Amino acid sequence: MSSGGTIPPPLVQFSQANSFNPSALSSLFNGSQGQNENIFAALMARNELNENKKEKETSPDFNDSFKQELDRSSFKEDDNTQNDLESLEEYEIEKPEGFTEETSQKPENGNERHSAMSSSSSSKRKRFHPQRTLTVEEDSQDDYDEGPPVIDEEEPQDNQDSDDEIKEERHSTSNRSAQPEFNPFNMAAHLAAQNVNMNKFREFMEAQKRVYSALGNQQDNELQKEVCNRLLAKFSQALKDELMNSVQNSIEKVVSHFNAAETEKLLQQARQIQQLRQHQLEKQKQEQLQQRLPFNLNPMFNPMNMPYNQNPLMALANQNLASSSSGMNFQNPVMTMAKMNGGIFPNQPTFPGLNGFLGQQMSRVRNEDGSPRKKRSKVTDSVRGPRSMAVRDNGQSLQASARSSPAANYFPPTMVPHPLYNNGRFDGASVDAGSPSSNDDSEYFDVGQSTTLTHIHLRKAKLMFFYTRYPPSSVLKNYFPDIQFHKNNTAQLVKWFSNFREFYYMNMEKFAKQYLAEGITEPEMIKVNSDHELFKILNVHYNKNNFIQPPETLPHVVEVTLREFFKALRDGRDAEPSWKKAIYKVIQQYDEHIPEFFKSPAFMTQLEGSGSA
DNA sequence: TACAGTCCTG
DNA sequence: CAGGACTGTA
Repeated sequence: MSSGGTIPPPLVQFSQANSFNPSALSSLFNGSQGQNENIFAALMARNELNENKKEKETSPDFNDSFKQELDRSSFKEDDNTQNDLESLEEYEIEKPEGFTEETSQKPENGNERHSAMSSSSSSKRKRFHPQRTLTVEEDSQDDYDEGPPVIDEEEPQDNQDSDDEIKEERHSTSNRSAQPEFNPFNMAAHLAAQNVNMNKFREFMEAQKRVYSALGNQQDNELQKEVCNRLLAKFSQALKDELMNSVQNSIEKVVSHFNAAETEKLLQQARQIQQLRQHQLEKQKQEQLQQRLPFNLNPMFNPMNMPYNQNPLMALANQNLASSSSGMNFQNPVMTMAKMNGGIFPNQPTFPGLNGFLGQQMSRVRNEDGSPRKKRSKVTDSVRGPRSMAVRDNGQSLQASARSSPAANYFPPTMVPHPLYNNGRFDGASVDAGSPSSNDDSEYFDVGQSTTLTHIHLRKAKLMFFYTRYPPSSVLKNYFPDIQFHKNNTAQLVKWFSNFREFYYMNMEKFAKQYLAEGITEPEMIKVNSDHELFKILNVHYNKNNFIQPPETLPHVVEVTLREFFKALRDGRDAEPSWKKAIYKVIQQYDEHIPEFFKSPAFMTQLEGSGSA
């Protein structure tokens, strides 16, 4: 047997709550007064009928409509196995609406009701409407069809019916004559077991019985009837009210419970969704921020080692470089210079507080991907990629084998076990390996020294390159007071400058060749100022965002370098091995003292806050 | 041999 | 920018 349609939760609960034990009920009402009770019940039923004609009328309607409903929804009878009483009860509870809705249909067809009764209770629950209290008369098509208020106390059927009615009234449930074994009292008991005031009912029943018996002794049937009617009317009314109240309360309770639960569920879901959305929004926001201003992010406040995405400015710079380098439409330097009047440093030095108003140790970042790199990592990785911002942790350049080693805590044999190694705080390797980093914080916040070079340090080094192309390592160390140097990070810093030189000379050679290609014959024809294309390229590369104003001497140094390359190329010295070294020597002469403010922590701070690359 | 710097590559 | 091979020098 299919279980019919889905059952609305509240209804289910309700019907469940109303389930009862028929035997218990019968025990309650199984007095010796059985006959009297039956008669009395019949009286009440009649009375009820008289007083509420409409209700009587509706009962058959209901049955009919119910059946129709069943047919319509094509519900199958599902519960032959189920307790008929239960199904009946549920049906009764639900049906009230059926009355009002479909009264017009086949009002008298009581047979249909039977089939309906056997149908699944679940399907009927849909129709549950608490307003309805009386549904009794249904089973006795014969009895109530007449409708007249005549009371036949002697009719056994009536007794049954009346009993049913009583119970129904109490709980808006009804019995079915269709179920021979069904005991109407069971119904009542069931109802009583519910919220209905059973005691009251029983008392009333007792009183009624007494009255009835007394009346029975009298010969005046008329009087008897009258009294009974009155009593019955009162009783039924009271019962109705009681039932209505209790049923309504129950329904309200169930519904409110259900609503509350559902509402809570929905609210929770909504909250979850909202949280997810917010999370996503925040993520997006952060990503956008990172893309826009990767350098604005203070590494100190990036405990999560948030990956930095590609820096558009870097890309732009690279673009410029590429275009300039590839652009063979290099014009006459003189003309170019003439065209460029405007300064390329619209923004003046952005570190007014070089005197160190910030005073304290510059924040240092040690985010370090640190995890044994399989490939080399760069400082820029932190800027462009998921890697941390720190330059390589302690600069241990891992051997190829080491780099490919999956062991997170693997240290290459060449690595010097520097005592501060673990200070690569935030260094991925350290973290992953669970290596101790206990003194990290103290060093980080108190000593103010780190072993990790960050992209800030890189920017600073680039700016220093404007003053010196060949800084001794000793000088470098002095200009990075926040770094605790050891072999590896020193090598790293030196390597930076090596790379700087590489880029620097590469562009010199390129431009020199261009001059040569343009037919320039004398180095004196080459003039370089701050408007020169080459100078701009250099400025973009080493001084992004015009963080500082390039030294006055820089254009001259660039000019000298360019001329040296030009001369070498013009004279064909480039054929010789290591022909550049002579040039390097010359250029080294132009190194100058690096301003002291580079040592200031405030400078680093400004650099950090200067944002764009 | 050790070190510093360059060159090449990714 | 970093890794590594290579070269030159002491």
